[in-house]
Amino acid sequence: MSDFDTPTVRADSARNRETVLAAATRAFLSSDNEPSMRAIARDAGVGIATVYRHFPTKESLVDAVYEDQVQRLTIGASELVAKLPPADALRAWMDLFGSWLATKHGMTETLRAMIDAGEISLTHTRTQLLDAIATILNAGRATGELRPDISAEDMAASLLGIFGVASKSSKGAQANRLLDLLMDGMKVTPDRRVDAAGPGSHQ
Amino acid sequence: MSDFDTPTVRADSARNRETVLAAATRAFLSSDNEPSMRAIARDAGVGIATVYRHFPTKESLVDAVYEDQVQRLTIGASELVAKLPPADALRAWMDLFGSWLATKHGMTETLRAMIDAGEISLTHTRTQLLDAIATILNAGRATGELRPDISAEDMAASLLGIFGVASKSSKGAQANRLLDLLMDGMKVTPDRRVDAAGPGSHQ
DNA sequence: ACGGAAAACGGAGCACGCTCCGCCTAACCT
DNA sequence: AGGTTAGGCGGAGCGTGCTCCGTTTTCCGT
Repeated sequence: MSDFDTPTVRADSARNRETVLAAATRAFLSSDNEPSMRAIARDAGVGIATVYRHFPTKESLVDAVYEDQVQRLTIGASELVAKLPPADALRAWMDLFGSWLATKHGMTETLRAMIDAGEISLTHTRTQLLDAIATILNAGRATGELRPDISAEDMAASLLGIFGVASKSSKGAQANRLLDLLMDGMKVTPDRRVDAAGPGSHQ
Repeated sequence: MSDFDTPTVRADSARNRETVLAAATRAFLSSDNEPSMRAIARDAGVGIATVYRHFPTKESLVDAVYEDQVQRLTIGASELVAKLPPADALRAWMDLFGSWLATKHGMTETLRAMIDAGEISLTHTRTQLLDAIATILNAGRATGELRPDISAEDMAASLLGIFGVASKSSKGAQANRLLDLLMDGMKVTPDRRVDAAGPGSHQ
């Protein structure tokens, strides 16, 4: 309750920030090729400088949109787990994750650049994503529906791998097949019990 | 001796190509930050379009300069091996390689981009470079001065690693230490014999 | 309620890589 | 030697990410 509670955030500033973020999200989602900062500014109805004031580089804009979307995915995980059996929730969330990634190839180029250009605040979003997955995985462990030896990291890696390979331009069918395969592996069925120390027939 | 011998290469074209290449080399060598294509064109005394006609992208220009320089390095290796003991020749060539790389950080950014942007005609220059190293390494094997179990690929990887880490802005001392360390490992001395099947105390 | 300061605004402008196009010149052919 | 033509030439111009700066808006103290 100190003075720091009101660092004098001007109303127009906050409003514009949100407007730009919304426009950017829209632009990234609907674009075939990467939208320019000018296009986003025009779409938001603000000047280019305003965009840059709130997001000093294009990468930071992409990052902000990305993080925002990740947060929505996190909420989605909670909702799915609340109303579906864990296995179904996981499969549904995979689609959520996939369509999110797929419709978002408008920024993959910049994202790619950010990733191997070194550090990206990916650590944070990554944590959120892993938490979302863990939420579903833990529910599955509790009911015994899902094998307990696969971590959220494993899951995330598998999904990124699958969509990285199979999401290029209308390979949705392949992605679905791979996701089903992954789900098959995740399910604990009567004829296949999975515990910490398995029979070890291989590996 | 068919018509193909004279594909009608215009004199001005060939002349300009060389002029641009020379100007580009000069620019890359002496620049702190990457020179622009315009700057290179101005420096060469030609129009920007002429630069682009001979080198359709900046990357291709960088590649051309790079390859040209690599060829000079190759020649340098032969010369060193002809007049120095293999170990000294190797160490001297390392410096050659290093100063070449160091003075050339005017293009490292573009090079980096080319490398992880996928394919680069690096294969060719790479081969030449490896041949140059192999020349020295083979001489060392013949005299027994250098351990025979390190390939040219190993050597190249080590050097690139060292200069990649230690060549950033006046870390010459560190680079030298690492190079000496590498050389120490390469030398076959009385107290340390190296052959195909070593004592295997570790690994 | 209002006036002034502080901060956000818009857009002109910069340098970049790269392209398009009208002129010009080098190389062939009689 | 002179004419014709293919091709090279220069530079204006496009779209990009990003910055500078004069103008406008919001907020706070009176």
